[in-house]
Amino acid sequence: MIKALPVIASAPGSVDFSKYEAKFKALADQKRLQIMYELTQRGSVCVCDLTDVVEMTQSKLSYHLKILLEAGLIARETRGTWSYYELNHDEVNGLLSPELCCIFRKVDDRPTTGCC
Amino acid sequence: MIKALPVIASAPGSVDFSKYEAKFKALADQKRLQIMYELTQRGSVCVCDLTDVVEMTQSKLSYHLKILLEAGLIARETRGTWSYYELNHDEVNGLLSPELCCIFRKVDDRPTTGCC
DNA sequence: CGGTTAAATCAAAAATATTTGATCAAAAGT
DNA sequence: ACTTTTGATCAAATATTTTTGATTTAACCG
Repeated sequence: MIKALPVIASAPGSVDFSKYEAKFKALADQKRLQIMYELTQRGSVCVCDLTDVVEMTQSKLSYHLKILLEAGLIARETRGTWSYYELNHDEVNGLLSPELCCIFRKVDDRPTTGCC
Repeated sequence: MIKALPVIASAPGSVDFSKYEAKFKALADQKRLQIMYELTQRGSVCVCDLTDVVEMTQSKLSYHLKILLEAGLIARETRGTWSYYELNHDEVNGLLSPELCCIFRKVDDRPTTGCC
């Protein structure tokens, strides 16, 4: 069998996928997805409360929160000794499909019709 | 028999994140994103051509293709000794935002207006 | 048939990511 | 000032993923 067509050279201005890699890496973990889900449903949550919700040690949770934070998927607000985290909806919406975004949308806010 | 129901408001397990984990894991790699991009632009491509395009050894490429395949993000069609891979657009569209999906849309097919 | 090519698979090595427990720094309360 | 609480960070131990080169399987061709 003979190959019909020659291989076309790679496109000159190839897309920079490195910025997406970090974001998808952050999403590529059940525990982190659950953290994001809980932040969605609860709004702004402090670490001390989150440890109970997701059943993780403080250190482990801190590690995963950092990964989500550095990927820009969540935001932190420090009040006194407490750190409150919440979902970065703009970032999530710009990354995930409407169907998936729906999962990361507060139950009350979900439209009765459409994707959800 | 009476089943004791969990009292927790947002019960973990209401959303199955494990299936997303595999998909995001597959997306969480620059090389795999590039493979997906090239498949998008070229349509159906055989492994032998793809090694040149993405500059990977056969074995390495095969490994990454398998991960994408098992995540359902691409599809394989075997013709003789050749394996042709192409993007699974339905899966990608159901997962990624319209803006991101645009990256994985053939240049010619992109709408002149809208997200792209 | 034997020789060649395409591509999957395997096992060991290397590179990354995650978990764990300890420590540290800052804020708050006594 | 001392003590407690919150949460970040560190280093070592584990675990997982990726790379590499060799091997294997199947299809094709003369």
